[in-house]
Amino acid sequence: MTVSRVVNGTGRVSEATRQRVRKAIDDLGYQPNQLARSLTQGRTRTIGIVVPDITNPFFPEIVRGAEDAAWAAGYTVALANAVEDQARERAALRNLAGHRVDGVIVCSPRLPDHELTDLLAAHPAAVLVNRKVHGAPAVSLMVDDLLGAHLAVGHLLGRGRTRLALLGGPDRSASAKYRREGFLAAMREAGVGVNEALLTHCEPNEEAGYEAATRWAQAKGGAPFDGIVAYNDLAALGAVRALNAAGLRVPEDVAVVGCDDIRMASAVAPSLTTLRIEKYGLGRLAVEMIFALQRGRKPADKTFAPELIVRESAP
Amino acid sequence: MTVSRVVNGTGRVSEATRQRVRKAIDDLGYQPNQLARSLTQGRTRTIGIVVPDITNPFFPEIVRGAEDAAWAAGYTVALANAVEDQARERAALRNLAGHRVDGVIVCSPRLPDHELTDLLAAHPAAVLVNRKVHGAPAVSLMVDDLLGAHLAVGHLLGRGRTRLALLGGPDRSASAKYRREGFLAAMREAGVGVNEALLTHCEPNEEAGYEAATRWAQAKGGAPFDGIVAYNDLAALGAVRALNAAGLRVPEDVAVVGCDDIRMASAVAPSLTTLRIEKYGLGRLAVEMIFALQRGRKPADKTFAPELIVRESAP
DNA sequence: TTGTAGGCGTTATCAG
DNA sequence: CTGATAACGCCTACAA
Repeated sequence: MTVSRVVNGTGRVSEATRQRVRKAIDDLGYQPNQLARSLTQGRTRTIGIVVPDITNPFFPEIVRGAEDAAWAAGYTVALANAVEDQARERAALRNLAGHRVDGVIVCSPRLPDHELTDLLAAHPAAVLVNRKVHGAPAVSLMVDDLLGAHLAVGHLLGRGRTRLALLGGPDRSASAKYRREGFLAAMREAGVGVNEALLTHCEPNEEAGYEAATRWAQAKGGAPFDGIVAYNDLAALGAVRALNAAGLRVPEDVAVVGCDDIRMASAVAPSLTTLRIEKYGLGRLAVEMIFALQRGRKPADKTFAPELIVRESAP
Repeated sequence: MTVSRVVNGTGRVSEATRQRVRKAIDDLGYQPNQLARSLTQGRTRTIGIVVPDITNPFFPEIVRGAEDAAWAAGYTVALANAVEDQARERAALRNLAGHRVDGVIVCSPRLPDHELTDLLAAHPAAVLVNRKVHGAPAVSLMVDDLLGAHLAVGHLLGRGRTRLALLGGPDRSASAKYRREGFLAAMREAGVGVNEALLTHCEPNEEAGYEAATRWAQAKGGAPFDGIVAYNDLAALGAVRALNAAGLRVPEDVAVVGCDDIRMASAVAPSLTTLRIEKYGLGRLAVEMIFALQRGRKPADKTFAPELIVRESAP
């Protein structure tokens, strides 16, 4: 008990014994066992983060923001990659619950609503990034996908591009759904027709973007499109490469708008017009919301407004 | 006890009670407490990973490789960002020890040898990436920095570039030191003189690369250099941008070689000549070595040979 | 100021 | 086949 008091700086301990304890701790290399501590206190000071894929440059910044905020409060982060896979996402959430994390941050979950609701219920606090689940015991941090889609479509239409293609995200992604809706709404509002053949789903990576754009470019009759709105920057990059490979110039023949503003977006040629999202701040806020939930408060959902960054791919 | 036996599938339990237990588990939403389990078993099935900065694209692939391997074995990963900061690296290592992780993987540690040795001693198993510490209780996974430097320098010299600059890494980084030695050795072996003013340290990011290259480019008397060997691709990218801003063309006026072959390297313009390192496999192997250490084996250190990828920045 | 008892949730071990 | 007991390392609550 006396050691416990010295280590935690709680209660009264005479200076003499305090010294003795300190010395013993040094001599023995004693490290308090956080497991035992957690077991009695009922909290682990650990926050779980689930991401679809840490090698997607969108997520490291979120994770970094979260880790910095967690660290500042003396918390540790447990990371899980869902690998864009429902089964693994489910297992990750269960696993974290077994480890009794004090809260989970789930980025872009792919699980259906009801299942997500159940899984989150096993956690003392939960924050959803890029997903809103009605009735789920979680706070949501959203990106305004509708606005984003309107910004992208509006920009392209304003530049005289009217035959627009949508390189949508994974069909189980919520943000992919919202952005698709935004895309269609913006087109409708502008009174511009949509070519169904130019709406597609794809995984959020370069390869998938390449393949999808290649299919379009190779459709007979030349390019029936002069603009692409992509789900994320990786897919956009793949599309640009595919267009170039097919002999189409970006932006002269086809303008491309990405999303996320990953670092690569400004470094590639042509540099990518994209929607910027404040990833680091989003990660920080997610952790702060976990803390708020711990204190019994239920913070309101927050929506981040994307900002259109105009670069060479769609000037 | 019976529940324990059912959950773990150990010992003999009658089919009838097994059913009853299963049902109760479902009804109650029971989740075994891993903390308690770890406390009795003396192992957490968790592996700690410390990286300097997860937003540096070099590390997510390593982390992903490690996580995949850990996951396959039923292990969880705890991530810590050292933020290129010794104090935080130290604290992270201690923190993970407090959490009784079964092993740590420390990527590119910046702490001095003796301190690292002490810190690692507190862990049941440790793998060092990009660092060899004599006498430390850890297996090292190295990149052959000497070879890498020779490849880079050899390539540039072979193309007739002789006034080479070294954009070295952080002065506390071990690989930065090895690469610097390799650079000097390669130059010496080729009988080419080195301009001391063209050797510098910099943080492993784009901004630092930009600043360093700007200083060189603005040195009076025009460009006294026609080639740059950079610590990593981020720094190389910054250098390319700086050179362009200073009115120098890459590769015509100055050729640039990076290191790591991050995805961005092939996407930027000019695309980056660089040294490829098998990051994902390295991460996987690190975890496998932790497992080997757990079984009481001490695997030999392994060195990964970088591969020169020739692209536009130094054709 | 210091120490004792009890319990957190699990498993190893031994008894029925 | 099933259950009782003790222990893992720590902290809360209550003595001394």
